[in-house]
Amino acid sequence: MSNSDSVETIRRRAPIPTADCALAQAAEEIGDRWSILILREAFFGVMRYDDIREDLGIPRSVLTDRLSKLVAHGLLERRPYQEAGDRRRFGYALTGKGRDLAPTLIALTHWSEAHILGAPGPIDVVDAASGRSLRVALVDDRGRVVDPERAAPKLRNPS
Amino acid sequence: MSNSDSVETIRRRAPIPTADCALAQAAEEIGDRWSILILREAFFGVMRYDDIREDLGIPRSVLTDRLSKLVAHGLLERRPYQEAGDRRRFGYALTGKGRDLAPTLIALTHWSEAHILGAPGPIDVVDAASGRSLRVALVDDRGRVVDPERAAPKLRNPS
DNA sequence: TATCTGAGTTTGACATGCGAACTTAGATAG
DNA sequence: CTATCTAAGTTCGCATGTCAAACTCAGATA
Repeated sequence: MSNSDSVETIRRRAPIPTADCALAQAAEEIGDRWSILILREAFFGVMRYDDIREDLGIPRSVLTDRLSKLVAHGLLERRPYQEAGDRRRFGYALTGKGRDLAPTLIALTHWSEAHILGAPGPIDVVDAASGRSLRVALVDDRGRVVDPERAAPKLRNPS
Repeated sequence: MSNSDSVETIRRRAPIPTADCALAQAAEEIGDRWSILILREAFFGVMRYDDIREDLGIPRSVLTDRLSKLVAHGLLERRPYQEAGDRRRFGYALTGKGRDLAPTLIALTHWSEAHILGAPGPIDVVDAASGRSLRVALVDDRGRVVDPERAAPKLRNPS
């Protein structure tokens, strides 16, 4: 460890196979452009097929496919709604599993503002109660905020 | 707001167009299955073409394409390395922009462990200094942890 | 000169994505 | 009671993307 510059360890294999990896599983469920954008619509409360379609410019066939996959994976649920003097229709709403993606999407948004947009962006995430701006951080088991540079992966059961 | 059940506001349009949305831009850069998995390899320190390929089972043509896009977007950099008695080759390493995705990927991993795996998963993220387990949380401007359910989007400049 | 190895490129079959046109069901108008 | 309208899909034909396998290339070793 004395001769090289700042090269980190060159590892030849990932410490765990892709099949066991939580991240890989997650990528299967939401790792595509449209699914992420559809979830964004859901977080904003846009829940109708044609509204989502017009906001995103997504082809109908693809929207139908992605909605059914998101429902099958339990991120969205198909729920009826009815407007005055109209027949009952179906819209799509976040489930608990879907809502729990919020910190991930907020982190991704902040990253994009910092590294792609280069500016704070039009949406601020605030504490609904206090109105204070929120950001995503790593905290330890005592609730202390830790610099992300200090985070390291560690095998849990090296049995 | 008295007759309906827990239906949230049905919004007809997203508050900002997709083109201005940080999340949409981010989805362009990393919103595909393979890019996320390649970044996972990079975080583990796997930086060589054939190593990544074998870990992921990704076709060569696709790997070449994704690596060049990740480099073009500034998430990875192509850097030379040399092993004893071998010619110099090139590998791929995270840039600062790439490393700053850590909180997003950690959040996504924790979400997957909670909602897909249903168990803590083989990797634990710890503070390299203290060894304490880390999790992703929303904190306000005074460093206080806030329940994600209380987070709400708010337009920054309703000019 | 022949062989090996890491890092690609090429190729041709197959799958997915796309926009436009078509379908369906129930509410309203004539 | 037929005709129209609207939201939510399906279907269709073409373009683009993905895949596995074969081929290329360059420098080190035998």
